[in-house]
Amino acid sequence: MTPKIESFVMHCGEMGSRWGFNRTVGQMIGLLIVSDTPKTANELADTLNISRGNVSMGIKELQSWQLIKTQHIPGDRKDYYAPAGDIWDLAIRVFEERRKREMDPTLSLLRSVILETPANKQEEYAQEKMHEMHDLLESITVWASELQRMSPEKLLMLMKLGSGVGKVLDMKDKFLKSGSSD
Amino acid sequence: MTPKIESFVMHCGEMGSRWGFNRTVGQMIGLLIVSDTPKTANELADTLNISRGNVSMGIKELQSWQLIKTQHIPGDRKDYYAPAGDIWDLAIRVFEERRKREMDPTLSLLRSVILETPANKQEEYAQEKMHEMHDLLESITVWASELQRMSPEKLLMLMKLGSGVGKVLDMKDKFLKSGSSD
DNA sequence: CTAAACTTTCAAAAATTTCTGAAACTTCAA
DNA sequence: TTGAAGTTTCAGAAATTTTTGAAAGTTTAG
Repeated sequence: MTPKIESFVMHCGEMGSRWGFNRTVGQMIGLLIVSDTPKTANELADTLNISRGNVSMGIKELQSWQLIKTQHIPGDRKDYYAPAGDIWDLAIRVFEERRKREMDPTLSLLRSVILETPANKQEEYAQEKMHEMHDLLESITVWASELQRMSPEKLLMLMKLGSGVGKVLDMKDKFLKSGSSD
Repeated sequence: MTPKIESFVMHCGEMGSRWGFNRTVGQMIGLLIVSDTPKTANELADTLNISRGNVSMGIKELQSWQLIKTQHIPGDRKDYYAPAGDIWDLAIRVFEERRKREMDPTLSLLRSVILETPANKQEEYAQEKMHEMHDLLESITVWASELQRMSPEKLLMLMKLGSGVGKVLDMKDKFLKSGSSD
């Protein structure tokens, strides 16, 4: 690893836990992203100076996130690993996987709690708040899944539009009022 | 705490680390959200069965996230704590604070690395990837900050529109082509 | 079938994070 | 100025997460 590549890979390790994995998993995906050729598990272990067993668990973790794919070289028994798509694909997968882990369990708990009848004023207030939280999480979930169905180009277009989207929304209203359908 | 409230608060504790804080901080904000009156640090410690010192650190943490505000009751020296806004405000603050912690450091590292001249083919490829990553993170950052400037009503409208936003984008193009200005 | 080449598993060690509680600190009424 | 009521700090204990490495497992060529 050259110094530039190393500083990027080590940074991915430090950020790993904030991004939802652990240090070595962060280093592994960082290294795979900037590598121009697929790498074997042993190469990862040697390059990153971590144990072979740790690499094996890291690979499993990255596969569960769908961030890497396995490749084979004819006449070679080893598994070679590479990122499962371009930067956009990876970002979208991390985003989606985190949404699942960070919001779905809460959504399901909230759903079950707000179904019950409040036993007193205090619970009534609590359930009201839980209801607000539920509605917000649900809106975000629906929105996220719809955004994911959009092509990267359209998404980029939307992002580049930025707050200008507010103006477009106003425009849509005007447009619809003057006779068009959905 | 009634059983329903307790199950919500304990859930917030379990999710705490996924949301970016630790268990007791998660429980604390959960409890404050569903409480119809502000709570003192001692009440939090007693209700959650955690040490007074831990509550003090948790309060500092929640203040650094700007998720709670301090209130006073006339003739009472104690500090009373309550959520710093409604569910939307809290969600927006968590989102923003996490963006800062999870993306800004990486953006700054990438910026410095891609400025340097690649020393060989391998580094050229790596820096290309880092450039892509940089551009994506920067687009997201700009977009997030613009979304934050929108009112909750407009944001909700945008979210409810869902993937229909694609159609609106197309419409905007048509509209602009037929003679209107930005 | 056997052995070589490779991968996975998992118990225990190491590292890290969280939590406690006693001591120090702050503030204010009297 | 004093002391009661309150808050914060922080070193060490407890809990949790990560990492190692040796043993077990798998696959395939011969």
